[in-house]
Amino acid sequence: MSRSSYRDIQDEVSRRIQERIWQPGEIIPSEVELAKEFDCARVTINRALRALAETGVLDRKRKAGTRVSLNPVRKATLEIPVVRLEIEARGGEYRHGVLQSERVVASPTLRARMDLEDGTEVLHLRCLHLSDGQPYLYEDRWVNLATVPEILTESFEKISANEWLVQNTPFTRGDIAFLSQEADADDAEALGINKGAALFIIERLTWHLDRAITLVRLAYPPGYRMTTQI
Amino acid sequence: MSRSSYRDIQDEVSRRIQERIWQPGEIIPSEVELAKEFDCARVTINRALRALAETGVLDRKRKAGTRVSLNPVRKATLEIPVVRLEIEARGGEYRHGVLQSERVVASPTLRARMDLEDGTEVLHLRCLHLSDGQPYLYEDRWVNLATVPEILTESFEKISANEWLVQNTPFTRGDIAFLSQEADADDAEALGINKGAALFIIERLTWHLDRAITLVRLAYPPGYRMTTQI
DNA sequence: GAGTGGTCTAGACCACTCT
DNA sequence: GAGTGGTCTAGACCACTCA
Repeated sequence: MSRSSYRDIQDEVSRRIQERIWQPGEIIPSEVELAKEFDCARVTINRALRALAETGVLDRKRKAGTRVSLNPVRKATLEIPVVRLEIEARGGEYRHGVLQSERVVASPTLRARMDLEDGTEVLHLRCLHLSDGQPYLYEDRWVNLATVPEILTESFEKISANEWLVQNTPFTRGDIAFLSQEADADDAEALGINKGAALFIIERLTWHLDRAITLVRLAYPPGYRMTTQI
Repeated sequence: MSRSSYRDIQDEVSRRIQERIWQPGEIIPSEVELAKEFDCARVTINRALRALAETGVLDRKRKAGTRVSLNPVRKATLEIPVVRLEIEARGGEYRHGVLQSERVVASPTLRARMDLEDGTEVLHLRCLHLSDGQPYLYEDRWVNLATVPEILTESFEKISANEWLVQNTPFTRGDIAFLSQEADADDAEALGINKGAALFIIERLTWHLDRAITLVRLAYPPGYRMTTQI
């Protein structure tokens, strides 16, 4: 085989794994050997194998060598865009409305969740995002005013809290959960659906270093599908 | 700054983005300039920036240069393990039972979904996965017998269909969807919950080249949270 | 046309970990 | 101790795309 790019090598290695030429659990040739076979620099092999290891089909260890994964962990990468862009990408016209915007002292539950000190104030926002005038997403958000006081100056008439935070508040870490919940009275009213309907929920808690920025619960009405490819 | 590794550079660039030293939308110095600043090879800068671009915080274009993303797409990577390992990782004792295993001709709906020819046979499996004896996940699966006839020889007493397929049927591509659904009578009976409860559903369709391998619907009872970090 | 990122090479040293 | 992957370097050419 003549000079190969790392993509060619990636494809060829993938093929050998898929066709069981290299069995699950088996050690594949070392980088040096593969470099000889493909007549390329070792770094090129390294890049190809490293990329495959990142996707989970190879396990690599120094000295031990590179193995075909026994239980390839299937990794699905979900892209979580700004709501406005998500709607516009689907061809909908975006609008949003603020249902509530209230400055309150954090409840004990919220304090525990966001690791806040006693008496910390938060901004409680409830927003509805619409696509072509139809409810698309109901957002219930708490923003830590100890870390993001500037948010009080924003009315969210032009830009949603979602987007404002993405653009103005860099974060270092985020915990995210996907789950199902039955719609409560609030959800039902906001989204214009029946109480008890099965909602798709995304909960996200973002941090800047050790300090919580915002906790948000996004509720999508029945029928919403979050999709991706493996 | 003296000789740096690509990780140091990654961290430093991240810091400059987080601290708004480099503003969203702004073009950052070119690889050549950064290589001078950090006193390292350009490849090292390239690797650091490429990794950051993969996470979505940078946008790179030839000639145009590298910009700090205006709307960093937050990418959440979900790891989808074999059910047994997921349960065992949580400290549960895994068991599974086959509720149904039936060879049938694919319905028109299924044919459309899996792009099957008229008259194609499929194996319809319904399984329940248990953690410490409690229903954990209800699996409803169709396997294309035109691509995976060997599956008929397997009884799934020792190993679940899930695990058998992962280990025996390499795939090239998978479509995956996450959604919510109300439990129907079947779901309710299998999982021992009330009809109408909000289920967390994963639908996955896997392909080998152009041929469908299996379509599966995984139903998790209320309370299940799929979590990850950003 | 020119400047940027994309990639490759050949060689080197290091870090880990297996035996 | 030895073999593997991890990473870095200096230089090179290419591909894209902006002006």
